[in-house]
Amino acid sequence: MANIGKKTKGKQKIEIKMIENDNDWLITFSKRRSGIYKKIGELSTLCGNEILFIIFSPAGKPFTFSHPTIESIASRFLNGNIPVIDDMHTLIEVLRTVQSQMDASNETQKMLAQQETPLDKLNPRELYKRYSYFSKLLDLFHISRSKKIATTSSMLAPTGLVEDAPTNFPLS
Amino acid sequence: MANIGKKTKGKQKIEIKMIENDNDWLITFSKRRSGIYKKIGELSTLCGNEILFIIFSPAGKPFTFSHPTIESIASRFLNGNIPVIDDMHTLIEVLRTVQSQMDASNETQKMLAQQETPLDKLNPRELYKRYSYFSKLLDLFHISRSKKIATTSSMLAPTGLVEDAPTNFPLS
DNA sequence: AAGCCTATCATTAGGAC
DNA sequence: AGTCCTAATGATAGGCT
Repeated sequence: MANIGKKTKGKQKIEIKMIENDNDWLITFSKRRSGIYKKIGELSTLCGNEILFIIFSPAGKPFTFSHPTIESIASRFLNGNIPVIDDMHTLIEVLRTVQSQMDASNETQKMLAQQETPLDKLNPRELYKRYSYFSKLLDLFHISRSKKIATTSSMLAPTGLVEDAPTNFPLS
Repeated sequence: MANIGKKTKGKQKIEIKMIENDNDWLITFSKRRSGIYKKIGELSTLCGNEILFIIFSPAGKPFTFSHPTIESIASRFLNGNIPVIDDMHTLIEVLRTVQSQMDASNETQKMLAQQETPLDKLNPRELYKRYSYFSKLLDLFHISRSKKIATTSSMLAPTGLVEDAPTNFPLS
């Protein structure tokens, strides 16, 4: 007779702080991530926006969700509509900026700091070498390792765990 | 006497489809974008994730929101935790993949298609030329043109319109 | 771990400022 | 373009399978 009436407790108010319990953590992560995917899809449809959403697990594994496909968003960058970086000067500016923004304790910056030659004096081969550090950013768009889930949405994990990644996102 | 009772209509059910009315469009875009920012911030706090959210207006202007700062996320890429692209072979693979993913009607692809030389046979200078197309993607991380709004959140527009961009995001 | 259930909390459409 | 209001829809915590 203790539990007459209500079948469940229903949604309870929770405090927004780090969830310590591993089981609760995973459930919350999964449920809320799905909720955000849904909201992104709705906003994209309602307002015609292109949206890219990237979430990193604490271990550093990135999950990407986009609406419409990540390919079309990458393509927007590759085709224009965005100020183009198409000359050496601008590229150098980008490299210098990233360099200056990096944390002082950052190992990469230390490495770059040892090199005194101004960036714009480097030959292409040397520039390529520098570029290789920066290229890690491109992993975001490492499409070759991803699996396209649907025409209008995609969810990617770049380390091969994508095989059974569900999309959880019924789009019309 | 026609409108006794209810003061407002309250939230009405709407169909998820493109909003044609300009005024409604802006209101919905603004409200729902804020809602998504809030949800992203909550998920990040609850689960300790790093999150990057990029939304493009139909005109192509990108707005970025991240939790924590976009700098820390970029730094994660620059420091490791993610498989590193640090050799020419991997870079070539990325370029080839992007090339193959591009839309067949895409002007950039046409340009690349005219070039028969296999990518891995190119010298560094030639490779750099190809890379310059791809580098447009890096504009996403064009940190120098952005303005940091707060310690734990940032909202950026790369074209200088960031000056009065509100953050709308009360984080504790 | 993916999915259902349901009571409750959270978001938001429509309107006014 | 933000903010308040209200009522209604929508999201989800906790539980179960």
